[in-house]
Amino acid sequence: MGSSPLKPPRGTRDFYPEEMRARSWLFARFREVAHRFGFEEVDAPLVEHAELYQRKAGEEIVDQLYHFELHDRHLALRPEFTPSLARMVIARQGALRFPIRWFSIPQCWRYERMTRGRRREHYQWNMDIWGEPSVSAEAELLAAIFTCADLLELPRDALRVRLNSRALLEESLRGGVLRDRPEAFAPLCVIIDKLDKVGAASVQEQLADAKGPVGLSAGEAEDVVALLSVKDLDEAKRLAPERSEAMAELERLFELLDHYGDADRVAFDASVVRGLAYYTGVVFEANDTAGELRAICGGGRYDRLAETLGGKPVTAVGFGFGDAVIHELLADQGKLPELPRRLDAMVVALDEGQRDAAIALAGTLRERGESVELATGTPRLKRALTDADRAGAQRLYWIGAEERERGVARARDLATGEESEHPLEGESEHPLEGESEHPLEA
RNA sequence: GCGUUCGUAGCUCAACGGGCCAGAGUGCCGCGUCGUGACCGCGGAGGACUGGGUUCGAGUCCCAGCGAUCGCCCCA
Repeated sequence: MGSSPLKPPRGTRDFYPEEMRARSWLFARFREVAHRFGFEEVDAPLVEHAELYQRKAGEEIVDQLYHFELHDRHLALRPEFTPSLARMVIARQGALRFPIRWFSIPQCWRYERMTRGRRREHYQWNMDIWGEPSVSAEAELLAAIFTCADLLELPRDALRVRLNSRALLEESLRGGVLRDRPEAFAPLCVIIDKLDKVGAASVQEQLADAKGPVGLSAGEAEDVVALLSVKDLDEAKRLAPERSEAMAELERLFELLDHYGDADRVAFDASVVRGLAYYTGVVFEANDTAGELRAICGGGRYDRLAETLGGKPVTAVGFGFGDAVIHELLADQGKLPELPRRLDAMVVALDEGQRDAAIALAGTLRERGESVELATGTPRLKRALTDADRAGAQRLYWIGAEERERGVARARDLATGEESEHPLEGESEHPLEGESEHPLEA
């Protein structure tokens, strides 16, 4: 017994007009922020070669790949957008003028079991800057996230970013535990990303697992976990190596955030490392301040992904911002707007003989850029008024035999009930241009 | 992957400890004079997740599948 083909597959959503309006509303805000920050929109195939995602650091995102074999090809639905983006950048590496700033809102997939608010598919707004090595890029991205929060009218304290630097962690470990095994750093990060989920003891155990990818001594594992509890930049500085480059960058980033006016919305937190293997530098995530929801967005610097995938080295930094968690937060905060259907006008022919005039009228209104539903049937006036009302139309124009004879359409303002007559084009010496209430768009 | 609870009209929910026409609100359609919507009144259509089992008889009990839910777990 399979699942009914009439139901959407597990973990997927249908978007009826109501939901689609909410989604479009959210995406419009994403696009508005991207526009304000000068980012260009890109997209890539939903299906990629599975090999694009095959990294060996034990990431969940790779374990949960939605993949399949077809005609000897091993394909996967994209679980995230960054590898596709890297592929696109690499393909035109010689021709692109860096730095480039690109955004996208891809639908991403992962094949995993369901729990509350977790589906197998989501849309993830991505903003990335390629070819800018300095933390001025991180600052732009973080400012964009806050601009989005503001544009969504979230209270200023509703969303907080916690931020860290993998480079700082790597510097601290380079002298010791990772001296001979730098390749163990990525899996180490993947393991410690689980700290607040599985607890310190479990993380230590995994780090010290002799058969695991990291294989620290018990003492080293304990030291690493101790480092993660630092939540203060000054304390981190005391623990950091002297003349730490990563620390200097972090300090610079906080300075820049202060100039953006966003320093109060960001806090250092050494336990933030993110679960993706390719991050190399600054990493961050945004959460609701109440701490009730999962991460709203996350990102960081991934300066070596291009070369890992076979391109020339290019630095990069970006974030992903999913549609699900922010939706929950907006709902909790009462910030999801009512989004009824809207039409400027509905036009009806009361009998089939008036359709030509109705088509002409609708055409004129549409040329002005108005949103016009031309009724495809010939409803009775009563029905037409109800339909226009339900459709959120501002006005209903109707043409019946009476109107046709006089060369006019009758119009009713649905809100005020005011009625007026409008000459039909080609049937009167006074075409529609005489109207003043619907000026042409500039 | 494991465990919880659950699956009744499009939606939100009732009732019945197996048996007579399974109800309500909302939504949808129609009518309230055939050319004037929203409010109101009246009427109508529409349902037991799927499959199997037990039984004289099952929406109600049992099993499986599918789906949801909460928790574990985990990520975005």
